[in-house]
Amino acid sequence: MTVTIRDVAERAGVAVGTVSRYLNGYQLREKNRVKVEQAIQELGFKENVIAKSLKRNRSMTIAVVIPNYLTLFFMAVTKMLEQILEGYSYSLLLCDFDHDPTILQDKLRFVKDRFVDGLILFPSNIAEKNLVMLQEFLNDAIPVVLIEQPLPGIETDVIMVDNAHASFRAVEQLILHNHRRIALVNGKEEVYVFGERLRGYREAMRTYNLPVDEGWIVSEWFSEAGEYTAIKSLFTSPPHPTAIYATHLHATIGTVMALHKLHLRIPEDVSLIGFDSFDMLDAIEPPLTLVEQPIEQIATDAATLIIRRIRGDDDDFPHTITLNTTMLMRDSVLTL
Amino acid sequence: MTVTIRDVAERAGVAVGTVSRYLNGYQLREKNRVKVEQAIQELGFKENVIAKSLKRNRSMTIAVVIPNYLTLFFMAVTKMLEQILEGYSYSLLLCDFDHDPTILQDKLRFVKDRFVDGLILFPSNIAEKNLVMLQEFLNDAIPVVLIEQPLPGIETDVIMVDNAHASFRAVEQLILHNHRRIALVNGKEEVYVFGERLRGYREAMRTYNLPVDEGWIVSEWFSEAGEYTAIKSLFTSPPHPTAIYATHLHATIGTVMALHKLHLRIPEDVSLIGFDSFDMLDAIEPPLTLVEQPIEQIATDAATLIIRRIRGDDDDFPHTITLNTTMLMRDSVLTL
DNA sequence: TTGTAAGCGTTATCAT
DNA sequence: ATGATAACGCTTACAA
Repeated sequence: MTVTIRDVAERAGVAVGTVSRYLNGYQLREKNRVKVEQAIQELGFKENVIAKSLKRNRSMTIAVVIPNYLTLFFMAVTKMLEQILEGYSYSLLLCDFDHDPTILQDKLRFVKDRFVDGLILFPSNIAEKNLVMLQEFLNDAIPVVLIEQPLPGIETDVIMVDNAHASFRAVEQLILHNHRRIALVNGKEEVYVFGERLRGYREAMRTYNLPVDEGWIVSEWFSEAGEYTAIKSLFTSPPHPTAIYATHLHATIGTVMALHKLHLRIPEDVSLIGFDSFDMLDAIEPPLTLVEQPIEQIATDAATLIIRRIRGDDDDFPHTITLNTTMLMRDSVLTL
Repeated sequence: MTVTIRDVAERAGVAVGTVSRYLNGYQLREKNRVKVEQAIQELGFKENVIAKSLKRNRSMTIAVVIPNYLTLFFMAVTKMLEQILEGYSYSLLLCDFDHDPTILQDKLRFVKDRFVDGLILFPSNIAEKNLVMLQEFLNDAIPVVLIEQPLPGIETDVIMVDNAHASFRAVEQLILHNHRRIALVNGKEEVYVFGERLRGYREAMRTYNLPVDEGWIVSEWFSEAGEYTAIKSLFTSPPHPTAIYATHLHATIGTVMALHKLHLRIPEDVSLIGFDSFDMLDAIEPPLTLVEQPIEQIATDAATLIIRRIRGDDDDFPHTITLNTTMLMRDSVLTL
């Protein structure tokens, strides 16, 4: 039923080794090359990736483990990763761990048992046991590339953006437009990137000698329905903030909705800088000024690096690449 | 380095076959069972999925091919699929084809060459060559389960929701609240589900003897920036619609934003029923009345069915399961 | 450059 | 119930 390398060899009148070599890009005597190619054509031969994997001890699969399938940033990077890595004949074994260290542990175990050739991980929320497991990957010489953040005690490659600096520049932008009372709508601070984004906010305020009212710092998920209340409270007792910096996509949408409900116009009543740029934001009026992450670059760097590591090129190991965000300047910031 | 079934056998003082049988759940003599378990423990043996795959001619991988990673509905179903299928020790080989038949063709080829044991496909936009390729899967006895829609000439299992009926009920709901002028914000009609949703709208209007102004039917993606203009035009020359039915998540968000920009209140000025329920909608005031798809059920049915097919249970083949949507009644519909 | 054959880690057949 | 052994489809020395 299935046609193997042996069938091809027989048909072409050469040895199996010759066919194998042909398939792996070795030079054949011209006459043999033609015969092999013809036999492959005629028999409709497809090489068996699994047999190859067993023999070469490579699964040609890379695990991509992300905190949540429903977060567009993660999926946008994954989309690029898939595109690039498929070009190198790698499959992705994608896993969602729901920001849960216990599930993460399962997934890491799962992918390790599937003999993945490398691991690309977006860490998010991590427990000690996860670190131990990650170290196991490294000890077994399975390359690990972290995206978004380093991990304590894990010596490996990291691709990240400078979140603190991104925040600094966003807040600075507001300050340069003469805003002094700037609120922050952030994610949970325990998550590394949100801690960094908060830090950048504080640094900018400090640099420009602006006081920070702790009441201006909101860090709830709007899905927990607390965000509207929190944003509302920003505007109950004067002096109100004149600008808001929202540090992720959901926060951005939530803030827009909350301001709408409060009958506050953007930017006439409140200026806004949001984070991440996805097409659903295009529906918002006015076009928002946004911090954009270099999604393609993140994916390209991660893919390139893991391929290099898999191929045994450990030249610059461990390598941390810190990328810059860009500001998409549009119409949601008013000069006071 | 790697410990194999042979090492275990040796350590336990039994034959490799015995260990293999143990691993596959066969009964062992009590004494041997203990010895084998002990040996496995002591050596830290992990079975090699790849060798197993080669021998059994099963990759323990199921392809899940979806039109776009950035559409929450697809990812929500995928999330559930992963959860369920991992319970059966299957990996997912996930692919995004960007609603592009040519890319789809590549992906189908790719997953077929990886010897997946089954295929779960959300068809979306399909070309003739894709149908041929799908037939190849079926001819090679690789089970295919379609989600969202059947495909002409492809005799296989389908899990879908009754989109026309969902629309009918949503529009009927508006009509029962005394709305007569109801606009539709839909996706491109060439896509099966949007064709169906449009059909349900027309049927409801016809059933209640209401005229349909073709100008009320909008079918652009808001990301193409046309939606705002389209929705605005609904309200330029009277008589205006008093209600809008938006048939997908992006349309729902886009409509809310457009109404906001037009200073039209929900539901005082315009009633709205949206489609799909994701947490970003929680930020919207008032809580929207929504059509909800049974995401868990879709995933469960698809997973169960493909597992059954892989196991050779073809009892009811081909089987089409049509699920019902539910209406989440909230505060965005006003009784006139 | 090519042929031969061993072996990757399993499963499964056939005896016992 | 278990042991011995031949595959599964491929890669890779080693020899020629």
